[in-house]
Amino acid sequence: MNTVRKRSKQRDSIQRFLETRRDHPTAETVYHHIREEIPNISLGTVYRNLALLSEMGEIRKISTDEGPDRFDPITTPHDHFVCRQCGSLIDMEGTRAPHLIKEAQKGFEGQIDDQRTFFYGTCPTCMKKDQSA
Amino acid sequence: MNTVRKRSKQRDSIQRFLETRRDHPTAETVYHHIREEIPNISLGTVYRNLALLSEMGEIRKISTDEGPDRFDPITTPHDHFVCRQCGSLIDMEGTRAPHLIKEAQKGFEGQIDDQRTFFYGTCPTCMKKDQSA
DNA sequence: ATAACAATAGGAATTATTACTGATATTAGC
DNA sequence: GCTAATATCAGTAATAATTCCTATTGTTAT
Repeated sequence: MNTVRKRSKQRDSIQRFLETRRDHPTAETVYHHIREEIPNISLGTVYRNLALLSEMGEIRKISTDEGPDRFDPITTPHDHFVCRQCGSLIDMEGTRAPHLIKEAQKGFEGQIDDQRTFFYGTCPTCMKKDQSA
Repeated sequence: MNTVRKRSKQRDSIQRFLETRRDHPTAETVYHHIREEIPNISLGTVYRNLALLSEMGEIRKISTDEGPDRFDPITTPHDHFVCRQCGSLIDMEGTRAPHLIKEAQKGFEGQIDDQRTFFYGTCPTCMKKDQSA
């Protein structure tokens, strides 16, 4: 009954590709790059494996107000910044507040497992663009 | 060139409906309810007005890892809980950490305007379901 | 080696959202 | 109140994002 998770070169390739990136690609971006290595991979396989890897805790799915879902190979807790203008997603260092979960759990009837904090605004690149315009 | 924002009964109705709800409906849910009042309203109109109201700062769009976008009539800062099992979105009271933006802004080249924190886990209702199963 | 079955490709189907178009409704200025 | 200007609308088409289906292939335990 306990299903054994078999490896596949497609999933390995997706995971390896993600690890080379610091910019949190979308499924579409992953698809286009993996196709250089495995030309006949299908977009469905990419989506399924990104979901599987998330489930397995190997990567993280990140949904923001701007654009499609993105994927992050770094699973250690950290926050993100989202640019309202260009939609870029940037890792934030040293902003994590680990006590928030414990605080929130107090008096809450459900079970809290995870916390995600996003900062929204204008990224450095768009700031420069705005100034020169 | 400065466009004048005209009122419409459709937008008013959408805003009024949202204000009666504490459960952060999806565009689809809004659509179905507004149709009872304005039977020939189109889904496109609902989407457009939800986007307009968000832009105007009257409501908030909320994207989570689970399910479609949701809309919140309360624009004062507060956090949310997302159930991984049923996707329900719950307001969290007293969890806000207002200093986070200031902290994050330190040494960050961009401009931070907003902060969103989500807690993920199992909601009270699903906890009970799991126990009885 | 081979049986068992997880994972795949490819494409169809579904869901979520945006864009377009000609008609209608709102608002500012008279 | 009337009218001109134009934002908004309904309806629909189009696009984007994601999931589902089926026959086939690949991986692993024995």
